[in-house]
Amino acid sequence: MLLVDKFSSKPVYEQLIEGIERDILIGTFAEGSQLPSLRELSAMLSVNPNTIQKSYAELMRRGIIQSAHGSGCYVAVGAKDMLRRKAAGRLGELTTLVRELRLAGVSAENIVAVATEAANGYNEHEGGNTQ
Amino acid sequence: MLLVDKFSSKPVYEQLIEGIERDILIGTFAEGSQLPSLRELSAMLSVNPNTIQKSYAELMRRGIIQSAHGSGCYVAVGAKDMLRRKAAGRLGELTTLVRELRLAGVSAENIVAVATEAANGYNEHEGGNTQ
DNA sequence: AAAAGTGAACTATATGAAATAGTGCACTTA
DNA sequence: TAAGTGCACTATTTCATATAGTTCACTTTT
Repeated sequence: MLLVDKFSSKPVYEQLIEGIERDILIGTFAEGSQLPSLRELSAMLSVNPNTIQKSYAELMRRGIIQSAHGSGCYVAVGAKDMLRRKAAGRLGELTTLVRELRLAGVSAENIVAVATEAANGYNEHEGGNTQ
Repeated sequence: MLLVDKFSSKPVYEQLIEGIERDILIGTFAEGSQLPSLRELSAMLSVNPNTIQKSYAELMRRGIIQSAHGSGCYVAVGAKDMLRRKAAGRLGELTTLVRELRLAGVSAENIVAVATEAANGYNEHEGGNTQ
């Protein structure tokens, strides 16, 4: 579900981008399907239409969605693959985070345990905390 | 080494906080030792003294450093442990990131492999403090 | 005692990002 | 034709960030 946290330090338009990309990945927004219109989403989330448009424009720039003037905005074919490839590149973030944790004294065993559980048990929505 | 990226999206005062905390963790700033003075660090980094002070004030609020009026600012005793405990709490970030990667189609095996390599590729600087 | 250095508290100002508000236009669909 | 769509504007407000400069009380050094 697309939600916006007004008090987040992250700008609303960024939250929208991430939320839409996530909904595309999990299938809430199927490829080729139409996204909510600017005015509709604006009303749904109580966010200014210009802010919605800023998010849509960025998603279009990235090739995630396509706009048809007068018709609406649609999830681009291939968007899912694009997002997956982008995520694969985020493995570097994983390396960075793990190194920071190691630097702070968290044991390698602990880190690997947490990562393994999160990787294998991602279907369950609440995970245990392995100390 | 304490550095500041003027063009980073992260505010300078936040970069300073993270940099100082990191230097405390790796031992560049030992517990009880004196930090550079406001004016000295200001000159070193070409950053306004007020910005330096903002960082120092936040670090003092967190209990990481202590200030002695007229004398200087010093790394608090126990700062290292405090930072380590804080880092241990960041294991939740690891879980979040791993789940996002899984969601995006990265295999569990790949994730665990990267995490394991990053975790073991770093030598412990100190005795194992597993929190 | 004097000088220099220290943290700290002010005020003022400038800048940029973010968000809102409102209007208008070209286009498509029903 | 009417309604809905994306899109391009302008203007304004708000807030965080950063800089600039001053002053004061304190400590340390000389």
